[in-house]
Amino acid sequence: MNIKTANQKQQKQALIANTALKMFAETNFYDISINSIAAASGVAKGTVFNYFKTKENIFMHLLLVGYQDFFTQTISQFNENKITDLNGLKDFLLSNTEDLIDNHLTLIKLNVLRGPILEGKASMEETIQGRKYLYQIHERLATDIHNSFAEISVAMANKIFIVQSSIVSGLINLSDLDSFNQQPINNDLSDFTVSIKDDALTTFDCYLTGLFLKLKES
Amino acid sequence: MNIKTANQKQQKQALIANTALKMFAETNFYDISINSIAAASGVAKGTVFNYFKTKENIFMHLLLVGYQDFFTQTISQFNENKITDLNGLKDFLLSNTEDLIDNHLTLIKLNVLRGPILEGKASMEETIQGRKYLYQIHERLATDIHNSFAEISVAMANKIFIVQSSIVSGLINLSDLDSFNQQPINNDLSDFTVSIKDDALTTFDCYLTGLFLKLKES
Amino acid sequence: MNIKTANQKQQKQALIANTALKMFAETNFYDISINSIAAASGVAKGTVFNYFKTKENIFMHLLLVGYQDFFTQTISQFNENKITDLNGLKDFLLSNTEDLIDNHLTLIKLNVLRGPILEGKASMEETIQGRKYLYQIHERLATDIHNSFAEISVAMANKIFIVQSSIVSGLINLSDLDSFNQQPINNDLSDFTVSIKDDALTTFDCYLTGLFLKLKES
Amino acid sequence: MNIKTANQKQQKQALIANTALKMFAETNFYDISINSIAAASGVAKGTVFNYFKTKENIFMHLLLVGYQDFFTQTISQFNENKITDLNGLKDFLLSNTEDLIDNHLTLIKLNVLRGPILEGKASMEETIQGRKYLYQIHERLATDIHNSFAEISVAMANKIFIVQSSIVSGLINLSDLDSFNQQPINNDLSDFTVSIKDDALTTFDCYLTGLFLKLKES
DNA sequence: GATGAATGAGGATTCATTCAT
DNA sequence: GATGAATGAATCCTCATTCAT
Repeated sequence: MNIKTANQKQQKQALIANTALKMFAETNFYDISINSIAAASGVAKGTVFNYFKTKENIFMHLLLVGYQDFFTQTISQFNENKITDLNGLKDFLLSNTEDLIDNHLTLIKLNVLRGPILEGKASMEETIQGRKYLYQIHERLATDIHNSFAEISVAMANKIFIVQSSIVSGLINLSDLDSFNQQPINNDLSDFTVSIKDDALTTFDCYLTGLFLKLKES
Repeated sequence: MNIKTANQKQQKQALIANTALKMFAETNFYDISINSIAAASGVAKGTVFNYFKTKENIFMHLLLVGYQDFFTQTISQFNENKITDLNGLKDFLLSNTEDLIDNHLTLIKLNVLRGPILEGKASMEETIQGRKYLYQIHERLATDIHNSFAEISVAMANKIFIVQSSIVSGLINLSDLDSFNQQPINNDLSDFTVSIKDDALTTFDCYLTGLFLKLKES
Repeated sequence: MNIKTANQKQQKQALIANTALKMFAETNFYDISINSIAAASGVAKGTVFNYFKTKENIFMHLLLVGYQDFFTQTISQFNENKITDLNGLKDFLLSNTEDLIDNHLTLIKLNVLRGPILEGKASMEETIQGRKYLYQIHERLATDIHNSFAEISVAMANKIFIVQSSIVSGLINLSDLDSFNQQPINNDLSDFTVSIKDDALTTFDCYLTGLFLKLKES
Repeated sequence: MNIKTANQKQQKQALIANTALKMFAETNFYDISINSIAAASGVAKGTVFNYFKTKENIFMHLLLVGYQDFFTQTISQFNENKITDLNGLKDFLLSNTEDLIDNHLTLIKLNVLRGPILEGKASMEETIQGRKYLYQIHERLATDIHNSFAEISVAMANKIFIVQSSIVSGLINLSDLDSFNQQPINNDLSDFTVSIKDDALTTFDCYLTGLFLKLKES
């Protein structure tokens, strides 16, 4: 049969997108060619363009769907956990951050591309639609938190996750200061060695501590 | 005179580099061509290559020299200020961050390029030399802080500035979530509006508050 | 049809390669641009690179395939001719040389590029594979000669053809001594006028005469 | 004193030219830049152009002067040797060839450039003048040989040296068939291993044997 | 829907040559 | 005569995208 069901279509699209995601984990956007994505996916170059109008659309899609999934999962986990105090919330947010770093680091890296690179050539209509859906999920997560913690406004809850991503994203950019092109610089540079996970958790912890302190004081 | 003094040569190099920096404030690295840098600098394409071996070297140079200048200036300001308590230190660091954002934002944006893009083609020798010099300055700043605040180790002082850059860098990546390609999305997205300066200062403030709190507790 | 058969692909590859070969008959390697090859072939620049990874690969391909064809044809001709004595062999080799000069002169000229220019950028794997195949053919020709003339070892037969190419190649390099950039120098320079064909045949004839004489003596 | 004597000028010209010659012994013409010649000579780039109008002129100069010297020396050696018979002449020519290979191989390599590369951009006037002078020397050598061996015409004597260069030049082009870009190919390729000196001497020997045999027969 | 051949704009980089000092 | 900064033409090669089959 030549007419694929919607499901089959989605599967091939997902195959291509996930291949691109894996490649992006190890390679720079500009060093990933449509050719290599097609080859690694086991499809023809033209097929890639059947599923994504442009190269940028692939990565915009990954960014949107990835974050949608991540926050959907975060909502579930938050609601399962029946957290009652701010300390519990902080623990939850830190463990959520650990999950983000362990399992969705490329998602964070995609953020760097979004504004300066992807938006220039990604489909505006699709992107905005995807982004609105993402914001709905994000807003729902924030609302759930607000419903459990009246002192945390929805806006503040949203901002907490923006800061979460920012810290991880920023530390990625500042990592590898003690090496050049993967080759370690011989000097002792322990003061400039960034461990993304340790440093992100510590930084986010301090941030939340300070934030909740101010909350109580006001 | 065709035999330029070292100073004259440095001036022309600075002219080219600064032109590139201005362009980078508004344009993506891959959308800046050597051609356009040359044209904007008012020199021939070949002249650019007389001063920088590769395109990547231009931006690596900007990154290193920019940070060297920023931290040198920070050292002066710190020592002028005769800060005596942690609150004063926090104020100093926040005002320093404001300066960073107001006057050196492209510097932070350059960090994104460093690992994945610049190091692949920048001169390793020059870069490592420049980086070692930068680390010396950084370390000196950290030491000066440690000398004034015994409870802040040199390592911690260094880390504070890494976190400072990370937060600003990360928020840049997360900014403009309420628009697409500079065009605002019509919905009300105030919860997803990032003000780099406000959010960076708030985030860094909370972080420092939490950090200094832990410091006192321990 | 957009899925070309292997044969169709070979034809287009041959079209590009043969265009390059014709250009090389009249122009120096460095004055032949990919642009001009594409234009002369009636295809786009990118198409040339679809068939050959580098400019050097085009000419390496021509060299290998050209010699493979020439020696394959030489084998056929040798076996058709039922040569019985050394004089007959000499006549055969001289007539073979005439054919080489009349119909495959650019092949000889390509030898100059091989070591110093082509090998630096041509695909090593493809080249070695092509060269091994060429050597097999060459060896087969030498073996056939040895089978007819026990006194001529396989090694010697191989060397005869290397000398054949060398003499023609060398005389090409020494030709046009009586002109400058195709413009004749007015003096009488008949002593320095090289006729590639006449001189190559005479030289090869003398060489073979001397070689076979030594053969009989030993 | 700012006005250099003719001798001083010649010395600097010779310095630049000889540096270029040494570089050409190991590097392809197109991989030798004026910049590198200037640097290796210890002079400025502009100075090179004070002594040679174009890059091609440098190598044309080397070719002409090199051959002038070689044949001048050959004349002396011939006249010192008082050769009386053809066997003695053959020995002289072979020993002369050995000298050519051992001490002037780059001269032979320059021949390859002459027609296709140098003449296009070398000064015609200078070249023709240099070439006429070279032909006079060449002719004198041929005449001296003819005066000792009446059966060898001046034209034939001239041709012998053209063939000498051709054989060496051709074998250079055919050498290194058993390696790729200086890396040996692992197969046993002894039949395709060219020893420039051995093979050139053998080939030239056979050629002379055959030539002198025909001479006697006629 | 899948394919992959063809396209050609675009970019980094090289280098001989000029010429003001 | 020496210098070396400036020039810009020229070249190879990449790669997203199109589209006929």
